[in-house]
Amino acid sequence: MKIITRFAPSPTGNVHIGNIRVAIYNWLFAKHNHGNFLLRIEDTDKDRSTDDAINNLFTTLQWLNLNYDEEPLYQSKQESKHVEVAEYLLSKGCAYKENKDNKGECIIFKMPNDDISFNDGIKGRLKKPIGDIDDFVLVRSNGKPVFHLANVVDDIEQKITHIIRGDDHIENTYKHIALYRALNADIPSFSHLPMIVNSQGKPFSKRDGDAYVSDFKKRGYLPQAFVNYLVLLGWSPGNDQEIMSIDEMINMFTIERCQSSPAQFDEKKMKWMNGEYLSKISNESFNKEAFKIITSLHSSASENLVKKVIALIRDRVKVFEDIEKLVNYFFVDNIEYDEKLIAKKIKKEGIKELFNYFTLEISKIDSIDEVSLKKIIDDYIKETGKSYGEVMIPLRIAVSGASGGPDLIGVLSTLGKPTIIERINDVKQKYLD
RNA sequence: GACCCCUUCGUCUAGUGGCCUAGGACUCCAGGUUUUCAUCCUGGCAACACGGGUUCGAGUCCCGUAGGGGUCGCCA
Repeated sequence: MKIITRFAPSPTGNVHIGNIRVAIYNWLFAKHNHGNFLLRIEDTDKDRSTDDAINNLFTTLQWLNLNYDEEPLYQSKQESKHVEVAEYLLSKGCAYKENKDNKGECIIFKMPNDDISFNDGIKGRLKKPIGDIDDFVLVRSNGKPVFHLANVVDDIEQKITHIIRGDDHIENTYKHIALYRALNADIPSFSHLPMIVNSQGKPFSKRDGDAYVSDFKKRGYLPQAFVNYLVLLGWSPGNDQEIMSIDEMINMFTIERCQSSPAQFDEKKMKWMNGEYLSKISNESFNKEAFKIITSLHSSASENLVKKVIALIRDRVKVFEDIEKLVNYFFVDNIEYDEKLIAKKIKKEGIKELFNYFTLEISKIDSIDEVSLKKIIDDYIKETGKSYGEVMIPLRIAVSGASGGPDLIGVLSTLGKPTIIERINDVKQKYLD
């Protein structure tokens, strides 16, 4: 039997990390079993479904390289089929018509007089006694089919063998199984994934603006890193391996190894993982992306300068969004100084002399290259007996405003003589006179 | 409220009755390397929710308690 899974989102907003993780697991499961992964767009709620959301869905799947087999099925196009099935159920005596709450006549499914149980791939045996689940609406009084009907009919039509979805669907599963039985269809295997929770341990809702896949894309996460992190949120291969290729994931992925308890999303770890992936991409692709970011931020910057800066920051970027802060002082005229830092490292004995010496020496040389820069600093150390830290930290703060950053000699030679002198003089004037 | 689900370091997890003095990773801290910063290396802190059983032996099985979560729509 060919294994078929599906991702069946309703396009009512941007794709959320919780949804996409479900998609990833379905995809991985299908690939692992040499099956098919189908996409079905459940757009029956016309009030809430939007084209933007559908586009966002396609963009997201494409970005993450989650390719699906066959053409996507739009549920709204299945409407007449769904109603037909409801009529069939009616004729079979499995459903009845009723005017509930005076809203007009709707078709209601009659829950059978049986206990219903199923073996969930993740939660184990789950059961409900007779009478625990109420009859439910199949077709609204306006003639539109309801989720349960549409979902089951389409799953049957698409021959879905394994349904992997969020555990908020557990209660629905009993209804769905009753429907499968009434329709005499093979019941697929169900697996219910726990949810992803936010840093407060609370469920991520679609309203959590910071959990959209598209936001992580915008901020410069790499798709492979994003998938790798997400796949580990609620699943593990059983050994200590964390960084893994898509092929390795496919090889190792099984439902049995999925966690049955909720997982907390931890951006620090995702960022670390992104850094691991980023350190492995080619200079060429890193430079291309970094160049794009910097030039869009500082449009008047010279190409040459941008390139130098990129080389300087290359290995301290964990996510592309880091670049903005990392490079700012290379491109703006006025940099800001942190008062605390100034008080701690600049307003001290000997700093003024250091600055005087440095600006004087630097003004004497023509070309400001790394060798001469290093010599100036070395000479000063020899003369005064100070440590490198005592010399380099104040200089760094004066020219960049920060206590940390790329190699100082590199920073200085990239900044250039006029800027260095100007910034040091500014600091002197502001804080040391 | 009813029904259901979940519970190992702060976080993600390994663990399927003896290999657990509970392992790995992220974070954090300390030391080393880097004459600055970052990287890197080494080390450290840190958990079986609680209470009862079952068993020669329990993180692992059973029951209960507590806490967290889900579902109870003519939404999906």
